[in-house]
Amino acid sequence: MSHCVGLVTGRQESGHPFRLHRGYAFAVDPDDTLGARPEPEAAGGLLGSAAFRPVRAGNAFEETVERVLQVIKLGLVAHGERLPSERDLAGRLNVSRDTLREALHSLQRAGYVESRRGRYGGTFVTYRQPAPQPGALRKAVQGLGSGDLEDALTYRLVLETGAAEAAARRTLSDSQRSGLRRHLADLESVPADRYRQSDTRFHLAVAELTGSPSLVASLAEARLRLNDLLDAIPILERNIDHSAVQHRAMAEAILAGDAEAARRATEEHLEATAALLRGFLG
Amino acid sequence: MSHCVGLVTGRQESGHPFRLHRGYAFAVDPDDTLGARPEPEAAGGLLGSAAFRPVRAGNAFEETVERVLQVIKLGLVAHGERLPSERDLAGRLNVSRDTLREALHSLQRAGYVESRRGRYGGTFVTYRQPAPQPGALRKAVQGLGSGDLEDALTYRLVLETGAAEAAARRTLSDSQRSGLRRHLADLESVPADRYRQSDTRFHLAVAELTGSPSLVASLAEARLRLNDLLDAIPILERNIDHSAVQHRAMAEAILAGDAEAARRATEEHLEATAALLRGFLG
DNA sequence: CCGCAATGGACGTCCACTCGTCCATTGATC
DNA sequence: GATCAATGGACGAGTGGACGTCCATTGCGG
Repeated sequence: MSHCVGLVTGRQESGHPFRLHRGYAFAVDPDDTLGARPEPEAAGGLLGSAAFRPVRAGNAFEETVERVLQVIKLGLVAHGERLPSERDLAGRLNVSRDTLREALHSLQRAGYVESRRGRYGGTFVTYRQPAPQPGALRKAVQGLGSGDLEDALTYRLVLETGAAEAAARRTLSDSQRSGLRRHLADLESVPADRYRQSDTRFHLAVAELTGSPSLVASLAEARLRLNDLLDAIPILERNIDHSAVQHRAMAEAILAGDAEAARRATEEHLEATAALLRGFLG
Repeated sequence: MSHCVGLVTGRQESGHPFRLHRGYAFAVDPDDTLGARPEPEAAGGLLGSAAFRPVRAGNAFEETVERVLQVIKLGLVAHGERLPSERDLAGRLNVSRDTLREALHSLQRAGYVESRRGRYGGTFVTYRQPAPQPGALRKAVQGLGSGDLEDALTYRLVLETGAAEAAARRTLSDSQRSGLRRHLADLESVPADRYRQSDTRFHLAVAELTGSPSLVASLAEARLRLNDLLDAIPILERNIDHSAVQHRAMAEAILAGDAEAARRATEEHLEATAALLRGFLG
């Protein structure tokens, strides 16, 4: 797939409903006190698909392309910046260097990165976030199942509000405090075409303050799943102004250690986006 | 682990885009003086390790063993119950049947499962949760880094409270409501040696009510990471009674649609466990 | 100017994993 | 008792990915 770089919209849960015809049951418990246990077919439903979800989403190459692409699209490594060296990056991603190189070549062909040899060389990001096309949003939203959208929105809401609250509860070091302020300032001064990147960095910075790597990783993943949608939303001055107020409220609540306020501010902040996206579902 | 402080010269609008002296964008800096501008070291620190986290944790065999073992230890498929057929399960986990079989054989040798051939045969769980050994908890906790424990506890708190709140906000169907009540009743009647399983099922059932598969999956993962620790905690009557009150409060708040109360009840519920585990860190 | 060090580039080898296919076993059903 | 469908069991061929090693390029340091 030469154009593997397209939006591989993440997980495609193959929803196998369990076939429950007759004796087939996950409940062949001899001492089963019929009915006492809530779900003899314990592993059915959502629970089953979560428990037995795929061990790996695709082949190493695809997943590697996806990962690097996401980092680029999230703006974690922005235009002109350099990715870690192939050896380093391959180690971090836990894939062979060959596989990583294939992925990078693929991204290079697609125009996302560029490699230069020699010491102080490396692989540099050439991608710039394109201006959103009219109609792109509707298409992007409809490309997702409505279930997927709700899933992503719920997931994100839980993680973001939880992160904000947890961050507010921590006692922050001076450098952490000033770091957060700097992110906030950056958010308020960045040109519109880089707004989304700064926004992402701000939110991830909040998650980082919790000190929980798992939380950061999950939040990054949640954002990634909405990223294509968010990219399709035209950045309006009004939205930015509106967001700015909320971002400030979040930051101040976190710095003040007011968990409740941090949660509320975050929730309001996300609600606007969520409402907008849901509007394209009808 | 290397942290990084990129020395990429700020934002370049044009001309000589990237001038990087020893422009390693991903250097090593444990303290990560986030002091600098938010951008250059964008992918450093937690953020970098989250963004470039391993694409795959290990080989397919290991991950498969791990996955199935977790399902068993969580009690999602309890003693005497049957796992999905090899063909089915391999498909769900997205590994070859051979790999799955190897994993199952490995589990069989370890005494977790048992396979029977023929129609209506299958692979059955033979594992029973052992009674906790005195001193096991301290060892288990210390086996984890203190950072790991905090990470897991924070992650779990965020997900569980968020799930409870989100569940309370949904309008639930009759079957969902009665399902939750059944879980609650089960929790209050189950013998002590099955308490943890019922507890897990109850909490996952709450997550299921949110309708967000991602949330269920993450919560399952979060619980898994604490599972060995929880297993090492002796189940005391007093704890069960205490938990029962909180479980009931959670369920009632969710059924009543009271998001705030659901969150609070969940938080209190988890706090007890968290405090206990933290006590073993000194 | 030279040499060094760190980078991307390339290749041969080996093994884990997959895929397809067939066999062996079992118990419900007729 | 015979049949049949679904299950675990096994094997050979094909391949994707990992590993080690080497080469080519580049710019900084001496």
